[in-house]
This record gives sequence, structure tokens and C-alpha cells, in this order.
Amino acid sequence: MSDARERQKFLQFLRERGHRVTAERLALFDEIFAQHGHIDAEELLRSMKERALKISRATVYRNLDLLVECGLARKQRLGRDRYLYEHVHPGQRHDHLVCTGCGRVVEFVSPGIAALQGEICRAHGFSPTQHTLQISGLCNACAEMREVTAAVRSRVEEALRHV
Amino acid sequence: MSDARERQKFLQFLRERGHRVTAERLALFDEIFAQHGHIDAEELLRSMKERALKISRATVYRNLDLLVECGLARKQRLGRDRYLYEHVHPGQRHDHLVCTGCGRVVEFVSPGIAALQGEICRAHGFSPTQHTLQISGLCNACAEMREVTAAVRSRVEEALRHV
DNA sequence: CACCTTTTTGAGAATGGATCTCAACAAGGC
DNA sequence: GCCTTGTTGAGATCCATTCTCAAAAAGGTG
Repeated sequence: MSDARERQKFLQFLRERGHRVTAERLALFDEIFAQHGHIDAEELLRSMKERALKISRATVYRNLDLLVECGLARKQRLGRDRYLYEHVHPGQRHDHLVCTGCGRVVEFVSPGIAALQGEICRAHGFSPTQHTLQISGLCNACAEMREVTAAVRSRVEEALRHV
Repeated sequence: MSDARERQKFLQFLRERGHRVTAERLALFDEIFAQHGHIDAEELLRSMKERALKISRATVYRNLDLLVECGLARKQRLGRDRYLYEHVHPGQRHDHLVCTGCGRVVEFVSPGIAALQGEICRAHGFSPTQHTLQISGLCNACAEMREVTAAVRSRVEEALRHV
């Protein structure tokens, strides 16, 4: 369910910018806040169509960017070749571990890294507006899986050598 | 000019994997090591064609990925909608500040962040193979520019109000 | 409520980076 | 030199995202 405080922020943002409040915008807002994880525009469109909400692809893309400008959503490339969106929980910065084996995305929080980033920006006279930190690699399960696979493969090769 | 040590690493990588040493691969290697900054596949193709080196788009894309697998190049989306490649200087991890005003990319080094990332991976049982950390925002020059522009705009609006 | 201006929407076309196809070609082993 | 097999090149294809523009709707005004 969408949080009332954030809905308020969205409405205020629209008013300040002279944008109009449309059914499509509200529906998209509800949809993205109903999702718990990371979702891409195409999935969002599909899931809205399934619920018989009428909205077009162009509108989804346009208004996702609006939510990002408003600070309510974050848009990032996480491993894949498309943008993933997530709604922003206020005051809780997090980053991502992306498993290249199963594609799963895990969030982590690191105040230490956040602080260091601040120092770096200050040192460079840089005014940050956004950041992306993602670490790609293998999660526990996929790393084990890979070891097992490698072991099996070498046994098979060994066996074939004696045929 | 390409570093002999790295050329050696590339040749060894090709041999180990059963890949062949072709003129195109060597030319691409030389090209990317001749570049100092970040470059995308399309630019790389253009600059090679300009020098009358014959190579096709598909080959550039294919072999850039090979250089990445080999650990000699890094492939990242830095702000833009395309991949940028940079050759890897051994033993020197760096990350990026990307100015959304002028598009300039500045590198920075932070051993502190690197260490914290290591801790996080250990805590999650995650085996990292790659990472991306980029901070987007405005560089000093663009931030000032924006202030000046805003000041001028408000003066003009003020003047128009009295017409 | 009717009217008017301006923004927004939607369907489909267009864009553009990256990948795929497959016949011609070349590397490396014998 | 020959043969097998990986590689290349030109163009087709893919696919996420953006663009186009006429029709629809929002919001202000009387």
C-alpha cells in the first residue's frame, strides 16, 4: 500500500512543477509502492495491464522518470541491460550485491561507505545528487553450485580418458 | 603504446583458453591501451577505421568482452546509455565521479571504501568479481555555472515584471 | 456547467547500442 | 601444403527506451 506521507509529497511535487494530477500518475505511484523489490518498466506495465489498469508504455516510462525527479524512486542498472526502479524508503540509503549466477539482488547498508563518499565529494568540490554502488559476483549458493559442477566435470573427463 | 607485460598476459590468456591470436585482436588491444580515458565501442571502432585498420563492429564488441574476461579491461555504464571501457592499471582500483552537467568523468581512489566492501562481502558470504561505484552530480564549474544562470534568470523575471 | 488553454496520453513508429547469422576466411597443428 | 576449427565481416535482428502527433483530459475562469 502506498504511504500517505509519500503520496502527499508526490502531489506537492506535481503542484509545484505545474504538472497535472492524472489517474495514470496515481495508479503508477500506487503500483511502484506496492512492489517490495526492484522492478523494471516493462514488468510494471505488464502487472498493471493484468489488473486491467489502462496505461500505455510511453506513460509508464515518462512518469517513472518523474518519480525519480521527485526523489520517490531510484533508477539504476543492476547487472541487467535495463533500468530497475525501486521506491525510496526515506532516510535509509542502501546499496546492492548482484549475483551473476542467479541474478538475485541483495541490499546492504554501510554508513561507513556513505561517510567516505561524502569526504571524497568534499575533497573534489563535487555536489553529489545520486550514487550507484553495486558489487557483482557469486552468492553463497551459486559459488557452491559452481564447485560441484566443476568437480563433476573433472570426474567425467577423467572417466572418458579411460574409455 | 601497449605495455609488454600486459600484452604477455593477453597472449597467455588466449593460449590457455584455446583462442587464436589474430591481427584484429592485437590491433584492438593496442588501441584500447593507447587510449588514456574511458571509451565506448563505437568510438573505438571509428578511431580504428580512421587509421585505416580494418576491423568490423562485431569483432570490436566480441573482443572487448574478451579483454574484460581476461581482466585487462573494465566495462561500465558511466552515466550514459552505453558501455564505456577502460584498460585496467594493475593493482590500482579506482572509482568515478560523473558530472551530469558537462559529462566529465573524474577518477578517485579510496582504500577505505575498498576495505569496507570486502567486509560486507565476507559478512554476506558473497564472492565478488567486479564492482561499480559511481557518484553522479555537479562538478565545481557546473555548480557555479548553474548558480550564475539561476541568478540571471531571476533578474530577467524581475525586470519583466516591471514592464 | 460550459469554455478555453495547455498538458498529458496512447498507439505505433523510430532510435540506437548491442548481438546474432552464416558464409568466407585465416590460425595453428600435422 | 593441407585440414580442422575458431574467427571475421556485412548486414539483419533484437529490444529497451524515446519520439511523434492527434485525441483526450486537467484545471482555471466566468
